[in-house]
Amino acid sequence: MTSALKARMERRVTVIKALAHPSRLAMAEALQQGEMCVCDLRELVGADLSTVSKHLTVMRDAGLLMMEKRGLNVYYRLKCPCLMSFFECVDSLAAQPTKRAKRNVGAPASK
Amino acid sequence: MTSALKARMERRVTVIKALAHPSRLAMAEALQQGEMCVCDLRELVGADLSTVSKHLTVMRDAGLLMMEKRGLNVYYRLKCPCLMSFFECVDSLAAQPTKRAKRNVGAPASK
DNA sequence: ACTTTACTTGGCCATTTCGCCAAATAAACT
DNA sequence: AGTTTATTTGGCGAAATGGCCAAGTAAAGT
Repeated sequence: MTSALKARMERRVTVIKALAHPSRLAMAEALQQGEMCVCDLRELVGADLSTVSKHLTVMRDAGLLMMEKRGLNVYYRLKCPCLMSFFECVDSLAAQPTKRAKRNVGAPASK
Repeated sequence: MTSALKARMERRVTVIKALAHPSRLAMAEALQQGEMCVCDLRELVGADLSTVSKHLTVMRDAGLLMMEKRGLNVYYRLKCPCLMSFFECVDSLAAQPTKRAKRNVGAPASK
């Protein structure tokens, strides 16, 4: 892999990784409706506030989100509306049953 | 997060994670031109053959790729053409300078 | 100045991911 | 049957990621 290609891929990966987590993805989707403050997002994903904050930092660092502090609250919003078509693509792939079942893993009924 | 939302996010994440690596991303992009065998892909990313094979398994398990064995070679191809618009979206985000520099990380000039 | 509310940061441990090596499989050739 | 070529699988250590707790910051209220 040439270093130019590699560098381009790494920049992309930063963005993609920022979406590669259920809580982050749920937040990104919710933010398509408009800005939300951290406590609202915390309620959405139901995790510890510090965890949510770190997830938001990951997405912000990747250039996905903008933040703005107003009063005591911090509001986050999407930087790019193009996520919609991206999710459609991902969903069309996610809809299909995957080819091979994960080996030596039973149904994770609990979590 | 309701369990329905969570399940939907997890299915998406499987697909997204499959793209969240420089080598896998480079291979996915290359495969937009048409099918390639593992040894070609190995040359593209310049990693150990076993490593490449495992990356391909990840993408196949996620439903991104199809495989077909012909003779001694195994050919992989994309299952979905919609990746193109996805990459455009990602690139438009990747192009912007990220908000905050990664702390305590120098330029990884070597690797 | 002190408290409260909203959020971020640091630290630590558990889990996952990555990459190499060695070994296994599988088709084609001799 | 034995060898070569192409690829997958198992295993293991190293690095990255995720989540909780505790501590820090910062605006607003008293």
